[in-house]
Amino acid sequence: MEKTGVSVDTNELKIQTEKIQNLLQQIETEILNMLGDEFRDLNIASPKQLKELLFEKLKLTNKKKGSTDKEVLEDLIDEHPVVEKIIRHRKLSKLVNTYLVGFNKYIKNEKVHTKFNQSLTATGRLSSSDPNLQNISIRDELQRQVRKIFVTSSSEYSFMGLDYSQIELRVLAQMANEKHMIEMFNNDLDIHEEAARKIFKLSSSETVTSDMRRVAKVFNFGIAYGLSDFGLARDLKISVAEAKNLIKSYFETFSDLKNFIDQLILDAKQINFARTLSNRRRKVTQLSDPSFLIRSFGERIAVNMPIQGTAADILKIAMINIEKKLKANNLDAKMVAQIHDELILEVKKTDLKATEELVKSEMKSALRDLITTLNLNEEVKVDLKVSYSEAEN
DNA sequence: AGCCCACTCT
DNA sequence: CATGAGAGTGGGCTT
Repeated sequence: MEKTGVSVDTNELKIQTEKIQNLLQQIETEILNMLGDEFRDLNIASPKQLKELLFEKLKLTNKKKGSTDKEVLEDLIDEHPVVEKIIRHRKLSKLVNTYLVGFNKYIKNEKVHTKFNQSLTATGRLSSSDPNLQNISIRDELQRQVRKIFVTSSSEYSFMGLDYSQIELRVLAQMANEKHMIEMFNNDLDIHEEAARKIFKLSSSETVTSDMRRVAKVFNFGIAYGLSDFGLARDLKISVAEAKNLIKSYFETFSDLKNFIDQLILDAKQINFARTLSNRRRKVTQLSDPSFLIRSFGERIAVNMPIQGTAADILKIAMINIEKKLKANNLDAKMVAQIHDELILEVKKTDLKATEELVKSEMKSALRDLITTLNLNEEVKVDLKVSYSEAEN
């Protein structure tokens, strides 16, 4: 993947750079005009100066000891019209500096060749640097446009993206042997909706509201991170008491999950390591620390590392098998990037269909292959699901 | 050079 | 070190 690289449309890069730079310039002028002459030397990119402006000069509400991060600013939008513009300025300057101008230094012969660091993360994931191709913007429509600068090497090729759906939650269901969750996955149900149905104790005829589904989704994501009542309350903007009740209800619903998580922490305490299904290990030293905060952090590591790490192991197995089979089948297709639960390949258009089937099949069977290759005493309980997409950039 | 803060992704 | 996990980069600022 490093050697193959990804082609860059340098003309598109130039056009987008100029466009965003103009927008940025415009907002900067608006901000300075709004504030008047006293602030003509203000550097909006300086958190220190911004803190002084917002909390000392403009006397806005200072709730998080001077922090000016997005969350704080969003709470202050109604207090002063400049706040909204500062948020926009931040977004655009990140976009232009990191994802547009920042790329130029990595382009060699119209391509970027990222590094995929293979022995760096604590869990077994890869990381990507110089440039990082695993954190290219996608959420916001304007920001996701930067993805257009990455193109195939000729019009005879397409990109193919294959994503595991809910890989970490499926891994958790597998490892915990959580019967309700396994059943939902294996019947291809909407996991957030079904979780909501159970948390809020609805009958099969009652409708899950979008609010209920949103709450369940936060749970399903947070559970692999060792979510706390405190964090959940903050996320959902509810009281800690309400959060406590929802957590209780969630674990009553998925009782095997609770047992499994407790067991992970006990195991880690005994051997001072957290480990994946395939026995990749991470030393955990915080579990007997006298500080509650540090101990809690150790517990979250003990829970998250086996889940995140097993998911990473599964994709690695898939990648090894895909590489072999693409060659064996003489397909004109190359992996170009891995983004934790997703592979991107550049594929000759005439080989698209065959490659899709091959890659999908290898990704789906990777858990089974991991178990049999390593002779693990484990059976496959949960199906893996893979979604597919195709594009010119 | 190195830390901090802010932003980006799964 | 830290009040859900794992990462990387850029600008400001201090040393």
